[in-house]
Amino acid sequence: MTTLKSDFLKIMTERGFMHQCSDLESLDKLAADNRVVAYVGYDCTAPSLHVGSLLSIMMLSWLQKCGGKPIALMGGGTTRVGDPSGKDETRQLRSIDEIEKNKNGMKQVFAKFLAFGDGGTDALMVDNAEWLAPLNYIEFLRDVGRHFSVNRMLTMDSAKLRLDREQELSFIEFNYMLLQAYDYVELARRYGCNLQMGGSDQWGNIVTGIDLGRRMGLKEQLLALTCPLLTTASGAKMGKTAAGAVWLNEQQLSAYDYWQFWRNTEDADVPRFLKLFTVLPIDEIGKLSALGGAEINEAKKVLATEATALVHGREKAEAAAATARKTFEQGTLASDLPTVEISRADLDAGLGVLTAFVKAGLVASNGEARRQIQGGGLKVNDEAVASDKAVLKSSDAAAGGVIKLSLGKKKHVLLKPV
RNA sequence: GGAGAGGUGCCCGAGUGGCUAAAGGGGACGGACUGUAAAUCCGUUGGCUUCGCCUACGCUGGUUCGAAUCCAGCCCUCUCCA
Repeated sequence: MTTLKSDFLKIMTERGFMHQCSDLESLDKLAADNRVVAYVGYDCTAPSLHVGSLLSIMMLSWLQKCGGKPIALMGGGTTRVGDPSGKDETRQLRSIDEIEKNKNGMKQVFAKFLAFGDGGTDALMVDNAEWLAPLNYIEFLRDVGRHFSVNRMLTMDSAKLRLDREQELSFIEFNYMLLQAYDYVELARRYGCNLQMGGSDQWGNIVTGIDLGRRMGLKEQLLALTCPLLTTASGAKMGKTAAGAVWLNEQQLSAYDYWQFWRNTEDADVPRFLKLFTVLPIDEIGKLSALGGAEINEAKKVLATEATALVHGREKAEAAAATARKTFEQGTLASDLPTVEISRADLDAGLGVLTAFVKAGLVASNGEARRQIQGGGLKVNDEAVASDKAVLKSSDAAAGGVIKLSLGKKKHVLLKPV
């Protein structure tokens, strides 16, 4: 392997972002000259981004720090079609309204990682609906469609997977690849974009775009850079918890819960995650990674706080760390645990435990609460609930006027009478 | 359009008239052990006003004392043929 000259690629390699690159030497040269304009595309299928997208957001962020120009492409147009890559089932089509709403939620996240503006290395946010929506079918077929070979498209992973498993691949999805390829060309023309990054599952789509660029007569060589698809050391997909996806927007997931997500990282993942999801210097990460046994918990706390600081800000990250310290290490009541308000009148009248836990959102139904009580999983003010007939009263409110409800050892909610 | 196969709980998958809220596995959650880790072991895994009731095996009807299981029609998926 050649020695890298650019800071950007050095960081990418050293921190584990690098998976595949179409032309490492050219990219290194561009990056060293600060001439990289890179984009990553994001689906607008959900109201927020989640940790699955974090890797590519970090790449954009590093690029900007190293003197490149990042573009966050919102798939306002492509989401109306649906990417079949890595999905073994047809995606549900989203309504246009929903897509717009989702787009707005995602913007908040990018603002945390990238500096936007009109200057040289300022980040841009564009929506591919801008050029995809007004497309004329006949023209598109003549200008773009003729450069695609169906024979070759069928051999690409995204289509092959479905075909091999004999699952339906609808025509609309089959077209996704053309649209993404066209995006790349359009961004190259409009903004001089010369690099597309993404997860390794995007490789096929990206190189198809490179190919299209050449066929459509772009002068500059387009490049591809992908990062590995992330799984935990035990093979599970990243970013799913009991409650669902790990969202980056605070409305979907509180800073405290986000901190907890990282705090609960498996030992084996700690060094890797420190490199990918924090901006700590490598030698510091080296020291933290050297910690063994129970000491690795210190590294996990650093990981949690640093990762949370990137998304929610330093202050909230420290607050989450403090809350966790009080709750888990000192066993005291932290008043800023997630809190649910209940009416004082209800409480005075006597609130059934089952209802209380359902209201707190710790369990989905009375039945589940009953089962958890049988298994010894529910606690009120750190005392196991003995019977499903137990009733909470105002006198249960501890110091601070709140009642602490817990599911298992890790999930706590405060009930606050108002 | 013709011939066949199939649609079961979060997922995979057994079940072919009562013993079925539905085997088994995965996942998830809880407990034990720990370090808010992993691995392991144990438990739980439809809802409710829970010694009972209600809703559930693609949809709608039917047969039967009784249906996920039998019959009819419809919808959807897959395979082969045209």
